[in-house]
Amino acid sequence: MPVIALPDQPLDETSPTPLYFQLRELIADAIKGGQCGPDCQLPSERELAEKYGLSRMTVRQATVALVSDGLLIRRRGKGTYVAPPKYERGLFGLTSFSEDMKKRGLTPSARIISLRQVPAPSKTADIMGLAPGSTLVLLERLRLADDQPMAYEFSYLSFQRFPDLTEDLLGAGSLYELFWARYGIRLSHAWQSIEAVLASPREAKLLSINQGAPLLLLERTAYDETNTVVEFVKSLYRADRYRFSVQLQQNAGKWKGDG
Amino acid sequence: MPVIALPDQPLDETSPTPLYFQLRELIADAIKGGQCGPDCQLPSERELAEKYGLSRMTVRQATVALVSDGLLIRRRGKGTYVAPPKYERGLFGLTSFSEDMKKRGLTPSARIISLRQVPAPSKTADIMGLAPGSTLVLLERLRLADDQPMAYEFSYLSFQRFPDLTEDLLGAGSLYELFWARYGIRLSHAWQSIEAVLASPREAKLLSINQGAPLLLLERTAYDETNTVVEFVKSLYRADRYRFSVQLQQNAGKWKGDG
DNA sequence: GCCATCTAGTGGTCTATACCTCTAATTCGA
DNA sequence: TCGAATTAGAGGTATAGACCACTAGATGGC
Repeated sequence: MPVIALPDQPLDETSPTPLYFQLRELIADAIKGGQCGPDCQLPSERELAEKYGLSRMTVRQATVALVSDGLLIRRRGKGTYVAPPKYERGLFGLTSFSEDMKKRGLTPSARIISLRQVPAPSKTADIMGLAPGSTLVLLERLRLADDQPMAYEFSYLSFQRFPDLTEDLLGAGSLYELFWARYGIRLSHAWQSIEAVLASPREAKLLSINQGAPLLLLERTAYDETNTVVEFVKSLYRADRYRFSVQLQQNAGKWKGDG
Repeated sequence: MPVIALPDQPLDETSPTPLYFQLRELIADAIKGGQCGPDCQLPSERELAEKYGLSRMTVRQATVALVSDGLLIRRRGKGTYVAPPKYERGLFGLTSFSEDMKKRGLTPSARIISLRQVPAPSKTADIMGLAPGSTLVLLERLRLADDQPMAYEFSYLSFQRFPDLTEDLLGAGSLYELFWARYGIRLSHAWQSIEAVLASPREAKLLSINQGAPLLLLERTAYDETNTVVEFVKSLYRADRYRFSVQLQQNAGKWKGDG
């Protein structure tokens, strides 16, 4: 039962950032650093208070927040521990196809069907908060899992924001990774709806299924931190290979799940 | 800008329930009571502390928790207010068909197809944590919205737990309301999966659609506070009338959504 | 050898106080 | 009359100390 290692440097008393918040980041970084896995123990509140010259209440303000973030677990009479990476927690929320497949133990890849500029359909323009007829980038891809067709995907992106997207840039990789690596965009939240539809002849052919086979239609509108729409995606998933799961909570409508 | 009214009776100092928790429930009940809508102001922390004979820190412990529950909003320099009922929040999580339809502006009802005892299929017994062959209550219902078929639903319940379920008890009402009213059971969380399937002849006839039409298959396993399975439900929703939506969050995998 | 008791250390609750920043209304001067 | 300064009151941060309930290991009696 190892104890997690925290930096010895004192906190910055002069910073406008509150002390409890500094400590919170410190601990969060140490956990995410991963040198100390689940069930790893945190120094006791009294030890932390002495180490950083804080009162115990201030230390608690940091650790309590981390507990509600799901990074720590408290056990009365025993101590505070790094939370185990629960299956339903943390990892997800807003995941890309690539992440999703990896979590399912499958190897994701993609075949680009087309990448071109299109005038925004009125419904799409409305969703993306653009003027009707604005130029959009339409990325049409076949998503594969273990080299078998899994989904047929249409991604609409603002041309103004992504004027230089090329097939080379995309490769077979994750669009979300590209957002971050090339454009510095981090997605913060999304709205997603799920419907059941039947495969058209074209969809059936691409997905290697029969015409009229059931498909899950996922529509996702993803936002960045400034609440601007980054992409609007329509994905058609093969129902025989894909199932969407969520965990529902009674309390405050907080959900934990996976797509 | 009215101020929310709180009971004048003092908290129970002798109770094993912590004072901050008592205050928290008090405020939560007052908000849920609904006599005071959004943007209604809470008495200041100092006022609450004096009113209930608490220190301000204890009052904060209650209000801070309510903020993270989404019931309150704090505005520095101004005050603490009842949170607006955000569309994506609170209302849901684990909702019954009846609640779900009401939120969509539809009137829910139900037609009982059958209510009988069956031996548990092995998969179902496994899911419900019972011995294979245990007796289950199978409730088969057609769910209507505005008197039009919306879903075809199979609910499996433990016979041991619900030995006296009758059609009269059920009426056309909500099963979840019955759980609470008659058995004192409150659901706490559930695991739900969503697939796309095609309508069989029987399903098509009951739902008034064509054979082979697309359906959303929702499977839900609902648990009570003791982590015991209360029910296992399979619902077939008409894809032309029903769409499932969720809001995804990047952060800690906390989801907010609606089915 | 076994079981009850003790004890050190943990998180859980609570108090009383202090000073900070922020907001908005009031006051006061030009 | 208008704008700047004051001020009251809100939440935000932080302290030091107290006692409680719980856990688990150590102690001690039988």
